[in-house]
Amino acid sequence: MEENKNMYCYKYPHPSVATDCVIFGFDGNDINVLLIERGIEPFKGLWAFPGGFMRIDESAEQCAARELAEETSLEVKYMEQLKAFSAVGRDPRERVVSIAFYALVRLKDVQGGDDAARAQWFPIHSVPGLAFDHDRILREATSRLREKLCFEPIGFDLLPEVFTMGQLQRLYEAILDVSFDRRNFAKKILKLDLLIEEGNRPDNAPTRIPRMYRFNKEKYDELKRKGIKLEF
Amino acid sequence: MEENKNMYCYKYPHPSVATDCVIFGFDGNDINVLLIERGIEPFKGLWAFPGGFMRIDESAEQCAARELAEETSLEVKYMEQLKAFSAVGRDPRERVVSIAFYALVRLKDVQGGDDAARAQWFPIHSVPGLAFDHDRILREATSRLREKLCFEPIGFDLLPEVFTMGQLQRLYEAILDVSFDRRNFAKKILKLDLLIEEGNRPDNAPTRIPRMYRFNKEKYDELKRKGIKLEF
DNA sequence: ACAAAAGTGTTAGGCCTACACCCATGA
DNA sequence: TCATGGGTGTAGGCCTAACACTTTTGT
Repeated sequence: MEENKNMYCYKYPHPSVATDCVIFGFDGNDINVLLIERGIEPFKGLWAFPGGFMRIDESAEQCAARELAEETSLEVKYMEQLKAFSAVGRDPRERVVSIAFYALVRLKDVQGGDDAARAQWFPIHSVPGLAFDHDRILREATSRLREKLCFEPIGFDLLPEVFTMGQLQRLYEAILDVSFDRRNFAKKILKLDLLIEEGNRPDNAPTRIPRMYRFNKEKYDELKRKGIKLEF
Repeated sequence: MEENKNMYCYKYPHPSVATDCVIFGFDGNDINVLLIERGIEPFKGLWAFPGGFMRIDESAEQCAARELAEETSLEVKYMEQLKAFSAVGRDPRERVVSIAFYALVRLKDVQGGDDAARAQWFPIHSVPGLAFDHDRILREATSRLREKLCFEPIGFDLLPEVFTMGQLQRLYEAILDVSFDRRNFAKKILKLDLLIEEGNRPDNAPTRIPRMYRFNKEKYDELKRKGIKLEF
């Protein structure tokens, strides 16, 4: 690599590398994704995932977190890599390889950040036409989310700290696009033994007042350390 | 992007993009991976996965297939993307983002290609020290292989067309690193109803002669089209 | 002779599914 | 008063795991 008139020069052409972030949220009924309206060409006016070009001194993971924070003021604990998208024509300007990530957040966490850009949540079944190959990225991310939910209790990242069994069930139903019997669902979840009952609901509480639970993260981390695989 | 003295110049530094191929084979007892001995620095003399730099006019998938063929004469039907590796210092020469792929092949398929390069199969538990961050790539690929085997009957790509239940069981045991009861394993596999019994084993065949099976790919493809998920 | 591989069937326990009625609340 | 959401328990079916003996062949 040589520098030349403040340019970075290479013997062979190099693609650009970018990241895209698929951020999932749950509004109590539907899975939502966070999109940004593009202010510049190409695809000006269309919606796209937050993301941007990777700097030479950062990893793709760092890039994704930085771009997400810049564009949406969202700080996400953990983003997981989906995969790289590298079709030749996926960006009309130049050759861009994009490494896509996905993360789950509590919807309320981002409400304050919406002013940072034209960022907006869309229910996953009402997503508008997307820029670039982001439709495809969304499809693959959704499918990965679904698979992952069957093996790891990631759903709790989408709910408030304290939640009811009904909320949890609606979340699972929204992601997996199925419906469960209420009683069987509760039995199955409780059998995992990863929920802590929260507060002290009196025995004589009126039935309309639901039990509250929180996720037992410590216990889950311990199980994971021991390499135990759980399955929903 | 400008050309300058046959150089490709950009306003910002661009990383190189490369691919690496983790090729799994099964020798009847162990899972093996195909490695290439590096003939040049860096890491000269160490072993690494086949792979190389992506050209500007090909996708990562095309690049992986091309590099694999060039270095090992292997033609693989289908490679699946593992993920991109992008840590800043992963290549000492320059910034390289590598997109890793994995594939499963029948071991015999490659015996003729070994002369194409210093390519060699290594049992997965006797892999030598690897160049770059390929140890990590191997760990992630192995773990992905294991997960995938639980959901899709990918194991058959590693066996001959026609195989015995014992071979299939050894394969599952090698990948998942567990052991199964012979009778329960056969029941579980046969219940998937994806095996065709091959040839006509006479009823009075000596017990030492095992039944032969082949994978019913047509039926599996049909199930997959219908979106039925099977689980082992 | 012995070790290795393959054929064969049963049982008990756990898990999953389906399913009905009551109570409290808010519209 | 009606719809909604939540609390609760059981019975049947399916799957899984555990488990032993016999035959044949190669060493």
